[in-house]
Amino acid sequence: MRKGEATRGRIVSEAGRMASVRGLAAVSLNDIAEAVGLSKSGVFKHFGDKDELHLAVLEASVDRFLALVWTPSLKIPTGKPRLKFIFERWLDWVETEGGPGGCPMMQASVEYDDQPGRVRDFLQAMHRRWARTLGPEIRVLTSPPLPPEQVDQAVFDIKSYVMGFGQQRRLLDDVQARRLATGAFEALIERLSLEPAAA
Amino acid sequence: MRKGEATRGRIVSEAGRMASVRGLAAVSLNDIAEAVGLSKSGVFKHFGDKDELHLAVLEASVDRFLALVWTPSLKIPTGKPRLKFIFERWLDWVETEGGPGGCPMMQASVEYDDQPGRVRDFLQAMHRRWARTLGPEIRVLTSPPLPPEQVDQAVFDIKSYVMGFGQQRRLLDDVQARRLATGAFEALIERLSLEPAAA
DNA sequence: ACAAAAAGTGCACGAGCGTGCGTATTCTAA
DNA sequence: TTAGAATACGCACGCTCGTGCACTTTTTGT
Repeated sequence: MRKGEATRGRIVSEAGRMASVRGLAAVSLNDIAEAVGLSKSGVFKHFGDKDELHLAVLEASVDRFLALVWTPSLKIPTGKPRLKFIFERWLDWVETEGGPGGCPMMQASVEYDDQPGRVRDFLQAMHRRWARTLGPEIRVLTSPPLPPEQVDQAVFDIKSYVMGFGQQRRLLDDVQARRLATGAFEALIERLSLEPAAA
Repeated sequence: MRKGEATRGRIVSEAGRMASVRGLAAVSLNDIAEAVGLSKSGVFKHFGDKDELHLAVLEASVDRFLALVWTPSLKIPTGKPRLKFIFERWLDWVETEGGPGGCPMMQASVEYDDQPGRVRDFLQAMHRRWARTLGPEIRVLTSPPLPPEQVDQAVFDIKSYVMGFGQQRRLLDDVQARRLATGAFEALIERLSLEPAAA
């Protein structure tokens, strides 16, 4: 029972790398089998069906993301330092660590945003969870803490900047992408710090 | 020779609607044929190969986008009013007019951002062209006009907000999505108006 | 060490894919 | 109105897809 989990991990990892480039739906069992060195049915047996594989890939991506971005941030002091750390690590994730084609979850989020099913449900829950995780970190940027509307707005802004960064960096090959993203982020932080009592 | 162009248009339009939901690669000739009421080969003959279809879909989307967002904006006075108009129409486009699954070009931009080929080349050129179109409209928001770096930064910000809006609206079903997007946009405009000489 | 369980293989299936080709139909211009 | 071109169809091809099943090999607990 131990060996199975190991190879399953390798399968999911490899599938995630491929999905980051082509998207989840475009990753075939054959491709994975060749990459991992198994037979097609050997790969298939680890999952009841294709959907299960997709979910497993996304779950593994979330775990890896949290381990690389969120967990290490807990050692950083709350407030601006921690948030900045998270943002920078998040950009790293999108740039390289998420996979050769960026972040599999972002790719899937666009791919499935209008396709009902378990994948979309998972992605919805994932984003909401992450927003609830990020919110408190933003909230405590000021004293007194920011009101919920401003927190939601900032979460939206930050997520948008990360998405914009991905496109600028991956599709447009813009070497300035990181500067643009951090520029937008820094401006947001400053804005929040300066007007804590604004509407 | 006239009839052909008409049906080709119908094919491309229908394929675009499908691509906005599932992505370009997931649209099969069979699906298009059924939707348009042609045979599979009848559809195929209008394009040398699948790639040509993909390009045609994107070109048509660009035309429609420009006709719905950019062209009507030319009647609005330059500066803040026109830019605001463009942004609002852009959100409309992402929300409904681009297709049942949003904007086919955005979907494709994520789908192909790491897949070399003519589709990616087209998308790159498209984004750069749009950025060059948008730039001058931002530049003249202030007097004296904004320096290039601030213009690039604002273009990045705005594009990011639109992407963020798409995700918030489509994947997360957030009824506040539009408020968040316009909120971010308004804040950007105000920021630019207030500090015209900043770094 | 051995039996039970787990993991992986090989093969075949039905379906769907893009594409090519010969033929039929429909449009268009003289 | 009729020849010729444009358009669409039907069919078949080679290939890949996800999935199912019977089988063999490997791992694991006792």
